[in-house]
Amino acid sequence: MSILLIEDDERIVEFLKRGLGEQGHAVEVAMTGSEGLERGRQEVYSLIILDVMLPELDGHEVCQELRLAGIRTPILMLTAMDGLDDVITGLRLGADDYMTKPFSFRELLARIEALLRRGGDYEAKPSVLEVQDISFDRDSLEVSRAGRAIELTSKELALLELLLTSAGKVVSRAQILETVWGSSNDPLTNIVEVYIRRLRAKIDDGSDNPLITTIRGRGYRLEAKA
Amino acid sequence: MSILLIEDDERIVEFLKRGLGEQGHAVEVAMTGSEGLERGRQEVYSLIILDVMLPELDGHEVCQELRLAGIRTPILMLTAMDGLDDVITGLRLGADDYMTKPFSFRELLARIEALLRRGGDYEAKPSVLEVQDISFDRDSLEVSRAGRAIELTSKELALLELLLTSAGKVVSRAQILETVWGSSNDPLTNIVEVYIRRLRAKIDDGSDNPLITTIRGRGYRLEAKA
DNA sequence: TCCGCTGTTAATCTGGCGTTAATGTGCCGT
DNA sequence: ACGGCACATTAACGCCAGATTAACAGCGGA
Repeated sequence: MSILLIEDDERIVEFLKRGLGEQGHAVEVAMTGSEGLERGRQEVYSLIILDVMLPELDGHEVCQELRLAGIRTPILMLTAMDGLDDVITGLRLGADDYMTKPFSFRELLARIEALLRRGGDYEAKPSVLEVQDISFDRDSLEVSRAGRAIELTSKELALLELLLTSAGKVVSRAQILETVWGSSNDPLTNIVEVYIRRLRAKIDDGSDNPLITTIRGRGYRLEAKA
Repeated sequence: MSILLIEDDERIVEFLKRGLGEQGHAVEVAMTGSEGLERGRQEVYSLIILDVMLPELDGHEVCQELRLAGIRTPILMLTAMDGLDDVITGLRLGADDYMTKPFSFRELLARIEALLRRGGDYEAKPSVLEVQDISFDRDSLEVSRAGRAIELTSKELALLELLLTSAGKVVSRAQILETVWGSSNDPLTNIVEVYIRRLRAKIDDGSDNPLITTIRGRGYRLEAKA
């Protein structure tokens, strides 16, 4: 799930980038209102976290502009004061939820989950994904194939999770980039192919039933049935 | 059964004091969040009823602080709006149940009885946590591994307790920070790593079966099974 | 006052990440 | 059928974020 974070406070940015990263989310950051607005209009995100106090263009305006541009991505506003005014204004302008700073990370996570679920991006997530003889536990982050444990890195996990949740469907390179890396800023990157390779090496190598199929010119597919 | 009621609305206070009194419960009242927190930390109650909207310190914070202080008394939250978010937040922060206002007294009683009953239940809040060959007694605060007693400091205990209660699951640095240290969102602190190290030194050093595993980029996991 | 707990700083180590580039393979038009 | 080209596979490499660890200073309690 790629998230756009529009926030100018370095500390909060660093904190959230790391914290959300550890939850498996790809986070992109915009440090000014106008930059955030531009990004939000150009790219597709699953969620936008938006600070109210911003240089250049304040959060309310960004929110309003995004909605005017037809962007319906869930927006979670961060407001410094706990005055109700901010909240009301925000909700009127099209924000979906708000949090007052300082906030608890757990609470933030809970709200993010709620918003993503509401967005219909994912239906209630089962904690363990199983396709064919492969299984992936979202809590323990353990992966196994045919009962044998497999060690995966964080990025490999994110990629596998995406493929598993869209098992049987073709996933385009662009979708993968967006979901796992959260950015399409470099069009000539090879990173997707490289990670497909690494996943295959750990999952398919030495097996007579490869799970990951290449659909030339379209993307990749994880086979749902043998 | 003594109950602590943390609520600022006079009407509700009077209503509950009388109603619960008639059921044979002793009710103590705190009208602000900070007063409630203090009482909750000092006295032992069978149940805490906690309003979310409070002066000085809001209910979520009180709840979190109480849990941080090691108080495991069942907490019933009262929330004004019926938004799911509040509920999710509350439960994540350690509340045991919630009710949305306005509520029926009958229903409140039912839930109170349920919570009190569960309070004496072992599986709800076991006082001894055991995972593999490690055991932690929440009452005596004694820890042992493979029968050998281990001396831990209070922070080490808090960290271990968190890991034990989420045994088998990956716990992110942010979650650890928030649960053990409160929400200090200082991105450059190293304290989690340091305490993981200290815990490992006392628990895993010299063992051929390390319990604490690092999941690079995601967090740490205490292994539930060998 | 001394001791132990706490959290910061900083040096070091490790392995994951993304780039590059060489090689391989299928698809297209002629 | 064949060549050319775009797309895909794979290995190798340097960088650096993230993890480990030791050392230190502040603080509070005995």
